[in-house]
Amino acid sequence: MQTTIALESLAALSHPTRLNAFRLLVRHEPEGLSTGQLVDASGLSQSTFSSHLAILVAADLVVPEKRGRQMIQRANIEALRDLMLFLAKDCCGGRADLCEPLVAGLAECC
Amino acid sequence: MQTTIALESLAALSHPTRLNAFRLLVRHEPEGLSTGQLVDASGLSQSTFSSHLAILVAADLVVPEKRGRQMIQRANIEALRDLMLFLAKDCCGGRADLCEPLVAGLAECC
DNA sequence: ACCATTCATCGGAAATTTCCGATAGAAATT
DNA sequence: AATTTCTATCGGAAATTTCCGATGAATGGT
Repeated sequence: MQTTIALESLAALSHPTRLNAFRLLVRHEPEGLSTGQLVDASGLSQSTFSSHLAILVAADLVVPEKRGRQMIQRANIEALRDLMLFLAKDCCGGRADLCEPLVAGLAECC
Repeated sequence: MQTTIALESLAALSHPTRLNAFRLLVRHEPEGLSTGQLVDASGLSQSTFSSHLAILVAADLVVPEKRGRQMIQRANIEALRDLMLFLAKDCCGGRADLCEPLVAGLAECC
């Protein structure tokens, strides 16, 4: 994963509205949620949330799909994995000792 | 890990200057680097970098330590692990199927 | 054809972030 | 004690982000 893309992903997730929306979408995999449902959950105006959503989509963390006159949004788990791998490689790059607590924690998580 | 702290960590890492500095510090574990060395690597003014560093420290991703008249900065690997666990739990929370590609990728990383 | 629904985009105000030079404080050196 | 070195903080300018209401485009229903 390129640094530029990692930065865009981190920035996309670093806002409460966007992190909440992303987590909500992960919990609703693989059906997804409509944009309107996400707007309601956000408590913000429709236009404001729409621009937040656009940032998540631009970072490829959320993938939209047309269904009738509404858009179904889905979380991109692969993009999340790529981001985590990017962060992990900061440690693992030649430093397996640093990575050990990382994998240990993740192993017991799943 | 609390959502508030996760957001602060994500925001701290979502700027190129700060992400670079953090990665540099990870690669220099466990000796760390002085603030001055980080300033030089950043190419920014001393004051500008100092405020970036303060954001990393506030997020507990970097831990400073006095040594003589300079400050040695060290990456906090535990904080990185906590952030990754936070992100992973978005998938793993009752959804082991989603987490599978995550752990698989990390296993082959380390 | 017309209207209602759903969502993206525009225009602009307010808040925040980013950057710098200048200043201040703390510690080593002379 | 005076000076140099190292880093944090202040003050302020420029850029970016965040938020909203209004408008526009596309689709489905009447």
